[in-house]
Amino acid sequence: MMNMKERLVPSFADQAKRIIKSIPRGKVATYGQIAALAGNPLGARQVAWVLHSSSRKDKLPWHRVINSSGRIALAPGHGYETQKALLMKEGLKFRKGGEVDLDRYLWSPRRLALKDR
DNA sequence: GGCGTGACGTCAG
DNA sequence: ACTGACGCCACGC
Repeated sequence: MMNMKERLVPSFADQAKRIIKSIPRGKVATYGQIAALAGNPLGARQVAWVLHSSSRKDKLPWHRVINSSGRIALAPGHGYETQKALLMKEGLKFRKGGEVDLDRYLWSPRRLALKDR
């Protein structure tokens, strides 16, 4: 039977996943940035929910998502170390305080930036 | 259809 | 720089 799961418009979660998958190696995106690109500028927490519930299942590059101050959101002992290691493996450098330089590593999606022309 | 969950963002102090 | 308070809301039960 028709199991009408399809939507006319992709769900926020689907958008967010697609965006996260397009973050290139060596770059990072913030929760708020992803939320805005997915159509909800105030949806940063929903992005966190998406990662929490789907990063494993959908093989998302979850480690490339950090908070707006350039810091890793996960707590030590709950993924912080793993995430930091993965980012360092991609060439990112951390300051003493544990943050990365967003001016340098923040991803700027070309495609959406040139949207209508 | 209400409610808890959540890896956030921002601002005041 | 750090902390607490508050706003935000999609999603799965």
